[in-house]
Amino acid sequence: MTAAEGTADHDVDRQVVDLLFALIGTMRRHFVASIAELGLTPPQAHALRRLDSTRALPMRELAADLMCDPSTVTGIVDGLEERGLVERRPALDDRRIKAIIVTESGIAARERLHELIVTKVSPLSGLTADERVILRDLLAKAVGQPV
Amino acid sequence: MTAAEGTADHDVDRQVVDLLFALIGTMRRHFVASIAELGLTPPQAHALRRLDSTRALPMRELAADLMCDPSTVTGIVDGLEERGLVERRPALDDRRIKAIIVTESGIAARERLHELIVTKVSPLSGLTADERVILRDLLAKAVGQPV
DNA sequence: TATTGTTATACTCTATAACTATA
DNA sequence: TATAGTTATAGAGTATAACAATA
Repeated sequence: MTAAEGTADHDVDRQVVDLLFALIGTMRRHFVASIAELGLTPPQAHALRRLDSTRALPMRELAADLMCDPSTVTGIVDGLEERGLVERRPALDDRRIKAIIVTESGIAARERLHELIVTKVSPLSGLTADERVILRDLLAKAVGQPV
Repeated sequence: MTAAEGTADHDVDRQVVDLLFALIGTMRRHFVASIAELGLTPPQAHALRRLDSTRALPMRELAADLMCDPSTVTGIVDGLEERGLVERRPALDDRRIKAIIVTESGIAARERLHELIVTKVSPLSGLTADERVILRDLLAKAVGQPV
């Protein structure tokens, strides 16, 4: 490798890092603005995004998905339940476990949330269909998650 | 466009969104772990990353860069100053303005911070040089910032 | 009067530890 | 005893409003 190439690589790294931080910043701002329309706080919106309407999810698994403490999930689910978006259901075989199910209204809110994320929060609207595929493959390789 | 293509596009969008959130989550975890080595809190690290060693930056401009309130910057700069990484300098022409300069030790910490971000925080290490260029160009277009 | 930066204060989000109810 | 979830509490990070110094 020549010195010029080394410098060029370094510049690209710096640019990617700056772009990633810029991306995270703009996504956060658009996320907060978008969920205000749904009356959700950021942790509530993240939890709703993670919940699967085809499967009741124990509190503990939701905490693992959100990478936070179970005690934090209690308050988040309290808020979603007050808004009628989810319900706690004690598991039949082990009544210690409370599984979270998404209500009809919760499913609608989650769909609307995803629509807002694609159109306003994520940078997808600036890219063509082909570019989105390339971005997906690059991100999958970078994050280490096969698509 | 056929129905099959429409569905495929929708899937790609969902995948990109999931990957972006996964990316943000892993970057945050690696960021917090990396800056612990430098004895910096997340807001302190973000501020240090933003500061330019060639130009004294007024508190107010730093607040704008960090997209937060000036009152928040006071505490962040207090911490950086206690660690000897920056200094406040009243501007000569307008003594209301306190400009932030990065000390020698602050410059070293910032360089080390960038090294950690490239090698441990950002997903760059998973990509080849060619892929980094493609990612840079896609992110630049997506974020709307020409490189 | 207007502006820069600071202080006092309150709010949100989070984790830790102690608690309960089940197992 | 061990585990799922909750409660009480404390800490970090942030913004709003009132303030001092300077313009």
